[in-house]
Amino acid sequence: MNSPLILDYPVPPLFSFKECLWFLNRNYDDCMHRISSGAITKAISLPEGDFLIRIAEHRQMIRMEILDGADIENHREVLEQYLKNWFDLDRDPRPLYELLKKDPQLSYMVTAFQGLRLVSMPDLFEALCWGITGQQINLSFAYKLKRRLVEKYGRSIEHEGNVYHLFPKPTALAKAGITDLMDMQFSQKKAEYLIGLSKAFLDGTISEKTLKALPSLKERQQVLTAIRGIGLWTANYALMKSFRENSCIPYGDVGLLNALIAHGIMQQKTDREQMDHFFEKYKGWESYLVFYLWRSLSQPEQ
DNA sequence: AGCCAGGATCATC
DNA sequence: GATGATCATGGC
Repeated sequence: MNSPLILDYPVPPLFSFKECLWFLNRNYDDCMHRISSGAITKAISLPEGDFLIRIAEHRQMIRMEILDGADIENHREVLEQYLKNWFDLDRDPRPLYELLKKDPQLSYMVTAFQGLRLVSMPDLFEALCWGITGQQINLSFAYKLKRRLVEKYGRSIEHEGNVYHLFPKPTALAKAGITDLMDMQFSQKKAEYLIGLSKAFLDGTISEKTLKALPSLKERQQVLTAIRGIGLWTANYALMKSFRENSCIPYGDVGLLNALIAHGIMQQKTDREQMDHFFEKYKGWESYLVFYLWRSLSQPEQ
């Protein structure tokens, strides 16, 4: 094929590609991207078509190479927008850092995690499926389940001997049978949830467009939690990761609770009032704080 | 070996 | 509206 299209984007202030890459390259085997020698390669599906993109840092720029895809030249803008959404590049984290500096237990994060952005999962359906998959199981197992699902029901792009997966579409997943997913070791309920969610996307019960059009976070949470298998945790997780909503607290999240206990901020796991009280100080930055707290879990002693 | 995992639902009180 | 059982299996 032709030489790839290259888009350079200036590194925004207080952005660390290394930190973001670190997050994507934690100790899990995530089938949705591949990281090697400082670059991340990922297949993405947009209304304009499927593309294979590679992101790396290059001379003070964030460089995106479009390795595969049709009519690339005419899709510069949407591809650049994807990049900006994925790494939340337009965010100015300084207000968060000012709040963190006032917090004795968390002020270290400003330097320790400086430049980390809330790495998103732009596809709402994917974020919801991933949330359901990860309910109440350890992450290692959850990533295994995701891989099985993706390899069976998703399309993929091959490039230089590697396979890059696209997350399955609702149409593909809606055709799956409960037992098909159970054979992959999904529980029966999760199989039902995933197939039900796929059908809800197909019949228009839910769509990214209508959900985004709702005026408040609360209404978006209500629409999502009305779907079987989606509780407040999953709704908040998906809204945080997909829409990059600012004020999503995934109540009940084991990782979040463990992080708050490890920092001496909470003592018991069940005290929602105490949790709300803590987050009061971080109005508008709740999601980011959660993300940073998750980040703290993977690093011993800060 | 046994408890816990980036929860949600349903029954029951 | 609050609690308890249930889910399925891996990881440590």
